[in-house]
Amino acid sequence: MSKIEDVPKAQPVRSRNPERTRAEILSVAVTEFAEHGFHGARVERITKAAKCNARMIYHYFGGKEQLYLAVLDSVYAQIRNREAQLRFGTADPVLEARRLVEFTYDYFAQNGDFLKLIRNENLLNGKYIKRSQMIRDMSQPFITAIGELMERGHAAGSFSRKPDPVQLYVTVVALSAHHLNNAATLGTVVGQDLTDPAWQDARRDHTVDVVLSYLGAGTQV
Amino acid sequence: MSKIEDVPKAQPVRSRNPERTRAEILSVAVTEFAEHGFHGARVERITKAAKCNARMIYHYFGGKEQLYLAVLDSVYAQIRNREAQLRFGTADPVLEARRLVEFTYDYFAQNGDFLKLIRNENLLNGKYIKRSQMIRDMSQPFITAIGELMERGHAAGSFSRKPDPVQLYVTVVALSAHHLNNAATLGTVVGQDLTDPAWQDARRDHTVDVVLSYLGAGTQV
DNA sequence: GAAATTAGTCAAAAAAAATTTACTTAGAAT
DNA sequence: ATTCTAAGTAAATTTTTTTTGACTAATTTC
Repeated sequence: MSKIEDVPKAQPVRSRNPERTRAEILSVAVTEFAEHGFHGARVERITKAAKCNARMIYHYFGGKEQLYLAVLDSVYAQIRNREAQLRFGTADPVLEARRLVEFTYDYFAQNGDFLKLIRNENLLNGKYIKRSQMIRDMSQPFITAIGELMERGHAAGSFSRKPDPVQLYVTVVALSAHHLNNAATLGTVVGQDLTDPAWQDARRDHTVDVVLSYLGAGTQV
Repeated sequence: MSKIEDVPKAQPVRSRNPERTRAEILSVAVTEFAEHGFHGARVERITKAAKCNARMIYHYFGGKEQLYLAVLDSVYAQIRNREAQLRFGTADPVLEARRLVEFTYDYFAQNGDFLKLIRNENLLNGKYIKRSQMIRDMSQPFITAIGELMERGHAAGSFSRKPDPVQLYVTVVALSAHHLNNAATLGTVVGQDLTDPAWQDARRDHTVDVVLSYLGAGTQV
């Protein structure tokens, strides 16, 4: 009679596909790190969601830390590419300023993982972003473009002020992001559901109003 | 000859003091949870900083989770108490609005742990804040007071708008908090040190300008 | 001043996570 | 067709972190 140990286990026999597996791990990791932060993220959850073996994370990325770094690079590359498409041309400066605000607001609203990853990276005091020269370089052009828009709008008399581009950028980002970053606590505190689409639409209008009225651009009546 | 085991260990013999020990653990835990978030916080680091034994955390609080909850309650209670002192009286509405902005900005700037804890709590999707009825109740009065100020300022002709108090509150908080919450990533991206006191002073002026000009209150020339 | 209580110590156990070892085999390369 | 590389699996093992059990003694209470 044959021994039990001789019977080979019925293995699922997964077909091989390096690109797919690597991409799947990265994509799942974006969500896991966004949702739980670096320390809260679990290697095991990633493998389950990516339907692969934990060994693969070490095979493709080297470890949890390196995987996190890959995630960070990937989401920053994505937003900077989108920003680069948004050229402030020669149209009415007020309209261009409105585009700037609406683009930023909408990108954050539609790409939830981005802000969540940033939030966690700041919890870690920027430990990993500081290592990425790429992220640093990619961001300069956008600030510069805002500066030029401010100059032009002021020179043309469309804006009554000419604010520091960095301050304006921080303000646009703050108004577009804070309610998303803090939906849970702010929502509890003010007794409203900040994740409600209607609420967010109202927030969008308000954000545009605040920025344009600050620029002295006189919004719609 | 006497056996080595018979020699009693030289024990440091710490004097007892329940209040002090409990308060010390809580105070140290505020910093630890603020700095590392719930998952990043280490029980061991807390005990070292509080110069006590890990057993004491379980003795006084029950566990890591309950300690975190105690921390959250404590920092919210503190800010709400400060807000309550800030009564918007009958003075010029523009001045009162300025006080509102400056109070919020300064509180965040001076109480770094508060925003850091909030940031982490939002990472956890408000898991713990939702359990605290106290925090919910304490926050309503401040929003109400802002609403009254908006009414009064508009009626008196000091403000050209009468914004939704919640939107205005979120805006003031966003402008005061975002650069602190995201100092690491924003600083890297814009190539400036947002923790620099001079930078933060400029930010304070900018924040006041943005809010007052939005209210149509006409700032200093 | 004896008994009861509980603050505090020590060291180990339990639990939770990350990482690695050892092996198998699909598919590319020759 | 055969060989070789690396994609993939399974099962420990190591490492890290939280939690508990058993004991000691300082202070309070009666």
